[in-house]
Amino acid sequence: MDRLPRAFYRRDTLAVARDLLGQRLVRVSKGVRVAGRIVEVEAYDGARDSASHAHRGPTERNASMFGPPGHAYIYFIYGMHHCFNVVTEPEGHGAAVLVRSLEPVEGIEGMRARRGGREGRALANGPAKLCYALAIDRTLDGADLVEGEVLWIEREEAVPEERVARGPRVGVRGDEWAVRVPWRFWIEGNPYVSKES
DNA sequence: CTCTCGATGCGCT
DNA sequence: GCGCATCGAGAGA
Repeated sequence: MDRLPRAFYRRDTLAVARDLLGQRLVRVSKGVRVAGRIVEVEAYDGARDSASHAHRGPTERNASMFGPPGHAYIYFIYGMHHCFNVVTEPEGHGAAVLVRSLEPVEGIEGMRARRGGREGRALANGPAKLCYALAIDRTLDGADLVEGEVLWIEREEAVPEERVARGPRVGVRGDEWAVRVPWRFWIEGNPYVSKES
């Protein structure tokens, strides 16, 4: 299957977020391939977005967000979880798309083992859950999704406009505009989305 | 089903 | 010190 090319990621963050729906996130760990269909994402655009980790400019932690597009930005949160993002826009911009939920497609037994025997939608219906299911952690921060051999995204059929839902992002606090802006995208009615509404 | 709360590391002020 | 782009257990309805 074809991987999404660099040019896919080097676009407006909202367009990348919307177009990531339906695409296949692939992880190869210890020679085993695991994959899921992206069913829920959120856009974070540093320049104008107080909720983005890039809002206050580059630091050691968020360096990947300011690097070239098509790489992973992975951060550690709440002292125990990881979240996976895709870097967007031209290098230096500081924006990314958080992948929030996957519909498991390949290697489901392996996901189940890493998720303590859980099944179905519980395997990857949340940003930290999918990182456990796909064995994603900070060692993959900065990984190249276009040229790399451990993590990438393959082209699938686009989700039609009438199946794309949007709304406010989950877990964002503080600045009122950032709390309300509808930069969360998901596939309408898909049972693997973290939460409806 | 819904709600509350504790866990736990670390970057930022 | 504070607070975080979260999760899962436990309680109650």
